Amino acid sequence: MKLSKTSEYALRILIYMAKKPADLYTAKYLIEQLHVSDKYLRRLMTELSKAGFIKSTQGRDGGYTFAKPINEISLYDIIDSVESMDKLNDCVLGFNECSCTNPCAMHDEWLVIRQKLNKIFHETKLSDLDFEHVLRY
Amino acid sequence: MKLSKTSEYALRILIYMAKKPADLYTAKYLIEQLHVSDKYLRRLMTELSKAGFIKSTQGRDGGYTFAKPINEISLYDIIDSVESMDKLNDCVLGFNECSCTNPCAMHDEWLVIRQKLNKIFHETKLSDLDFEHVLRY
DNA sequence: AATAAATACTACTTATTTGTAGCATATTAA
DNA sequence: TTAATATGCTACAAATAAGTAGTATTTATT
Ligand code: SF4
Ligand code: SF4
Repeated sequence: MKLSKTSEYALRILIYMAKKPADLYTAKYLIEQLHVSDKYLRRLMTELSKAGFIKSTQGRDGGYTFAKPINEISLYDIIDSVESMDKLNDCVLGFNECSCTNPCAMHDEWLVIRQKLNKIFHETKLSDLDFEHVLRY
Repeated sequence: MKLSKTSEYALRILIYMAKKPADLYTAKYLIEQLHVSDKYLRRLMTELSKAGFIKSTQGRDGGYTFAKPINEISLYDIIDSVESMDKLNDCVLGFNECSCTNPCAMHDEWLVIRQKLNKIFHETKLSDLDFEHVLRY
């Protein structure tokens, strides 16, 4: 019952960048600040670029910066881009076909949970986070 | 963002048994009904026994039956016994030390989510599930 | 044009989770 | 007391996720 490491990294990186959303960040700098393994972070940055959250500039003086306003990036979008958020909406019991007319015993309970989860992950944008009291990333 | 396979199996098995909570179920029968791999189910049953949800009777005419009333078994307890539910309460960002006086940027958002999740998983007992419309397990 | 500083790509290694096989142990009943 | 029918245990195998290494490519500065 958790996010994957990859999602954690993606969130930490983008949240860190969201503090000063107009800046350009190099991989090297992010690695130092966030203590994420070099190659893993770089691979992830490429994924996040392809997903459209950030854009990369190659070559000297290059780096990463946001590709769109951070109030348009939800936590849902971030997680969904690196591990499928469908998993959250998939059946808890691992059935691959389900409908409300063909439910299992957990249906009602799970529906409530997943609706709330979806709502909060969807509604929370990078810009909504509280950076005032932040002491760590 | 999901439960482990093992949790799924644990839930499916116990929910299936909860439909007729006084019955004795053999591993063989559960395997047939739930289409879970033989050895994996048996190993899991032993875990669930040790966790105190069910008790096993060895030997001929043996099997598994509930060790306590099903209104005392929450979904939280079940999942927590096979994969740590602590993971849910751990930091989303993978930090291993956190307190409310030392928060990160996601703190406020995540707190709301995890409180709701905890509440619903804790409050839902096996006996609360809707078996009326159940067509599958 | 050469150099420095950055990202992009491909293949490999390690760790974790999931699944399998085989044998040991326990209990009942003929 | 032996056969049948259960569960219990230990070690191994396969699949997936996480992390690492090395090389290629891009671009501004000199
Ligand atoms: S109704 Fe049951 S089978 Fe369908 S998604 Fe919900 S938990 Fe899964
Ligand atoms: S405050 Fe931040 S670091 Fe602490 S648990 Fe919440 S998300 Fe994790």
